[in-house]
Amino acid sequence: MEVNRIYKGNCINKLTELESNSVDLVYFDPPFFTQKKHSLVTRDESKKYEFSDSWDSLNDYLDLIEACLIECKRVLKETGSVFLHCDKVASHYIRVTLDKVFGMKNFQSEIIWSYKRWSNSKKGLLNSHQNIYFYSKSKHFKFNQYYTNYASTTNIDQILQDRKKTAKGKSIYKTDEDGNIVLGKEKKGVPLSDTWEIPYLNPKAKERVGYPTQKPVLLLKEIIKIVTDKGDLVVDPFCGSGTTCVAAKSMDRNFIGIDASQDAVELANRRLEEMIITDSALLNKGYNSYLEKSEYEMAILKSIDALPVQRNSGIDGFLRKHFNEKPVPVKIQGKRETLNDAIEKLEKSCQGKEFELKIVIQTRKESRGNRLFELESDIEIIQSQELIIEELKEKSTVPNNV
Amino acid sequence: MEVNRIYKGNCINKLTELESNSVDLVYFDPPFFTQKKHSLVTRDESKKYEFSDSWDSLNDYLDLIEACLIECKRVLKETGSVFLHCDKVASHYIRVTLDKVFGMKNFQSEIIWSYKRWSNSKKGLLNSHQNIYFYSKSKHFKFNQYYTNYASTTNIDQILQDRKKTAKGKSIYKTDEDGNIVLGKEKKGVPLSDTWEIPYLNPKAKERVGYPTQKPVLLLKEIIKIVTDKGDLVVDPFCGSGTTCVAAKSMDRNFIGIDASQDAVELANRRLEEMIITDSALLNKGYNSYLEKSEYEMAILKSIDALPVQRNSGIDGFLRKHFNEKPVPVKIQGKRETLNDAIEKLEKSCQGKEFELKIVIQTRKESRGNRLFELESDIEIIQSQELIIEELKEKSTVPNNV
DNA sequence: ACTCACACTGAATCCGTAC
DNA sequence: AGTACGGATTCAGTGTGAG
Repeated sequence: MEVNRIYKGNCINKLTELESNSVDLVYFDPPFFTQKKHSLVTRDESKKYEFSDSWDSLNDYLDLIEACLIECKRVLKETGSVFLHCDKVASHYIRVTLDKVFGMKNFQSEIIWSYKRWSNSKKGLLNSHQNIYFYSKSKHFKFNQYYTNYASTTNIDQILQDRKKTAKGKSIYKTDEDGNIVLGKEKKGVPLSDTWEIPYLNPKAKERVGYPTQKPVLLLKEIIKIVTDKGDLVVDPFCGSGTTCVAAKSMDRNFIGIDASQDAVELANRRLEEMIITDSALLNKGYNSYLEKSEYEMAILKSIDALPVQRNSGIDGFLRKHFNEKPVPVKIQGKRETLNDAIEKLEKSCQGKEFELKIVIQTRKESRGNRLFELESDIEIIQSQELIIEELKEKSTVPNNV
Repeated sequence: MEVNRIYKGNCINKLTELESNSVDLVYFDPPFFTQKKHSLVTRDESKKYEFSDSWDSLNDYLDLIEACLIECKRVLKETGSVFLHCDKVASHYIRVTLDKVFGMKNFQSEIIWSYKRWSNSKKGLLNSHQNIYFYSKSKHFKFNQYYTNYASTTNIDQILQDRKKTAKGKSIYKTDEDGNIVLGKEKKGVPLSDTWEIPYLNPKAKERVGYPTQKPVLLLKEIIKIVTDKGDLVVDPFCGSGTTCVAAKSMDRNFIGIDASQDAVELANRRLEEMIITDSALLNKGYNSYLEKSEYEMAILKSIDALPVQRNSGIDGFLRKHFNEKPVPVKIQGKRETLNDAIEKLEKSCQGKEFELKIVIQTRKESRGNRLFELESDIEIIQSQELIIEELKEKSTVPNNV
């Protein structure tokens, strides 16, 4: 079976065609058991999408889920994981099935996806979260630990200083013989929590393509990030409008999507071609940023008050304030680019446009020979602060004449 | 059975003594299916509290839960509700039991109690929520709807304007015959959500009594608030250290507590006399009251791969990588600080700690006279990229000899 | 394969104290 | 007086190694 394609067909049949132990992540998002027929029209009302989630009984529904899960387990590598996203009405029954297929021991986390939502008139609490169950195939599952910032209540001594135990078992800050503070080892921050606050798709967002139960790309990117690496294979057996595939493609993972509906397959393919990812103000400001441009580049642009632009290899952003009534393009030297590459790319993107100031931000050290080249261009080169700090460190390491 | 008392005894036996249709709220917090023994000593080490979560099998455990729940249902009024607090490992089985006893129709909400918590060495996501299931005895359950503030991203028009449906079923803003906007009726805010962020009972809180698994009073107060009125009866069949009773008493509700352990009953009675409820800054003001850094400062820290740190005016963050095996503190010159202020603050915060490198990031231009001062300190000063760009602009504006 | 006891983790936050 | 900061405590914690 070819990767990076979306297949129309029955989920179990298509999964059967997949080789055993070949998949790194299955995102499993079955049609909800609500006994209702879903449908939605696109904004221009030209097309209607439909799927049926009206099984005769809960048991039939669960039998189908179980059969799918068994196939999912077969295709997963030993290091692979499944993320099952389900609706609140049947989630507990589905989890019982998960225990049956994967084993209670392989339950890793219940992820709570919480979001703010428009109120409804329901009596009771406003429903504003969904549950995602994370099971691994074995205890050797792949997991990319990543770290978030400390809480605002955490004080710095806590982070900085080492501790020791007194004879009485009290834990106190460590001091050396002279009574000086002993500093602790490198800290990484706080491990990612199992509750994720990610904005629900804004009803007007570009990303919205008129298909029921669409998930935000950011949610899928987060999942893909923690349990797969580049080049790994992600499978979504109920791919619907293809959000998982869009997320996987944007992160250089391979993907296979399956859906029973021809409409869904066509829609997903169109999305993959267009690759629209919401870039709304809300998402930018979000508690965490889960953006396409690397977070590092985004941070640099933000720190110089520049607006990021997407999908232009020569320009990463523009300063928000014009200079001499002209925009100021900014290019950040990429990880795999030489400084000259970066300059040339920016030059190329600027051709035919009259800018008064063009900026390249250098992110890596370069031999002097190459750097002379920069004089031929009117581009201004400034060093990234990280680079400046690197040089500071080198200077401090080689003792100067004090 | 007398109210406002705590009874020692088996949960089912004691519930049997209670009259049918007499209770407004049952807070049901059974031992979890953790298969572990929990013990904790009081701070003065005078008393050790223990209980065991060991069960022969999941079925035994669920049988016990079911028997208790049947009694709970009997004692509840038609307008009454049960809140069942359970753990991540067995929550789905418990909910299946709840469906069996109370009926799927009477499921009202899954409440997520989320919190920040100190971390540990777990592979995977950091566990930071617990689940509470809210089932009512009938559809006539009592519910005190209350409202929270709108999210900051909410469009003001959405709050103010009324809506109507078009012939095609789309929801649009309502206008009168002249096309003027029709303002809607008074809005109350957003109904209370089903995800509650309430701080975990802190290791240093005075509220702590040394009983394992003690809950914050605030969590119980929230539950009591939404489904009972003054004078109503609250029952906790596994009351432990008596948090529910303390919360109920503080809100003028009647209560009955039941626990099998004599130690727990005595402890709960003592708490009821003393009524210590922690009054924390975090509970009162929320996390926002601690937040000090702007997005701009956060972006600078991210761009140099530094961990942001709050609650210290002299240090804004640390480089993630140590230098000469020592942390590297970073201070960003504040909007209202001179460069000297910034340097002095950093110096002060570094007192007694041996750093190999200290960095101040200068964000504003300063007259030369002041800048000479920096030579007295071993702090390295680097200019923010924004500042470098400002200087570039000035250089470009004043024509040089080309 | 399992269980169990033991050692170890590490940040959140209330409180006390110094300014 | 109010604010700022330093200190210690906790594990509905987890991982590990012996039996």
